[in-house]
Amino acid sequence: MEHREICCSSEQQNRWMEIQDKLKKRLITEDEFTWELPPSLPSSSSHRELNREGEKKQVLKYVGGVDISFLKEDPSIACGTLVVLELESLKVVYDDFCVAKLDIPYVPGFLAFREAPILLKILEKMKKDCHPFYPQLLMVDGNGLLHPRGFGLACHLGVLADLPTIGVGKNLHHVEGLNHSEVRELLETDGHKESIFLTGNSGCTLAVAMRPTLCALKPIFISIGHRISLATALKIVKMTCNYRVPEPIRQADIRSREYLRNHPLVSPNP
DNA sequence: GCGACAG
DNA sequence: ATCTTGTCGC
Repeated sequence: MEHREICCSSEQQNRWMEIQDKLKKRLITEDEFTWELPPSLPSSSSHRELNREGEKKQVLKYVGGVDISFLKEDPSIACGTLVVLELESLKVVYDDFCVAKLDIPYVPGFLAFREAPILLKILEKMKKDCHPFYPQLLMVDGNGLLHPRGFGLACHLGVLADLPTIGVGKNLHHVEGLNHSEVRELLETDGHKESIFLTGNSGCTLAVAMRPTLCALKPIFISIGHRISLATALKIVKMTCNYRVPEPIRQADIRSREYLRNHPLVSPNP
């Protein structure tokens, strides 16, 4: 076979952009889910909303997190990981893994084409089994709306899995003029702020930069994935932050690495 | 033209 | 993403 550009040619990127534009038409950027947030204060009286059938709405209980780790010896070997945590206790109640060879490289702005397929596979397996802990919400290691075309991995996964998703970035993706020094200045205005809204050149609010713990100087970047508002996403992230990285993503990250350590030399799916 | 660029 | 030592603090 000749040495042709198969992975990240401009033609490939154009095709990827068309897919992103097409999927983006299905994106929902406001709260649209069947559950509700748990009461912030343990209130004695329950005033939960009723759904159309006059029943109590379900409360958000099972929060998923996804991440992928790679084999240092062969960076094309990936371990996709899904964890589900019980929101109240932040304990892991489910995890699953999938080791595979990824042929698509990481290209900034097109992370989903590399990582979404393996993650969708793990999600679909759990859904097919009608597992009782199937997540009501998914936190994604990567951005959502904070993306050159407003459709990062969290949006991509949310639309394809039809799940509410929140994007959590550990580094800033420089889009719409946003840059690290600007974020740092904003956070340090008026003493030190816990979080700030990030607005791009277009005037749209794209994300929130927040420091979940007092000691962490470096912020995380929260953006909308699918079927959720930024305000709600922020509340949920705050509920799950034992450390700088929210627990669902942190656990997915930890367990993903651990899985690769403990399962050496297994031949991945061809 | 040059640099920047989630994971 | 991954490679890496020590170091500071509870």
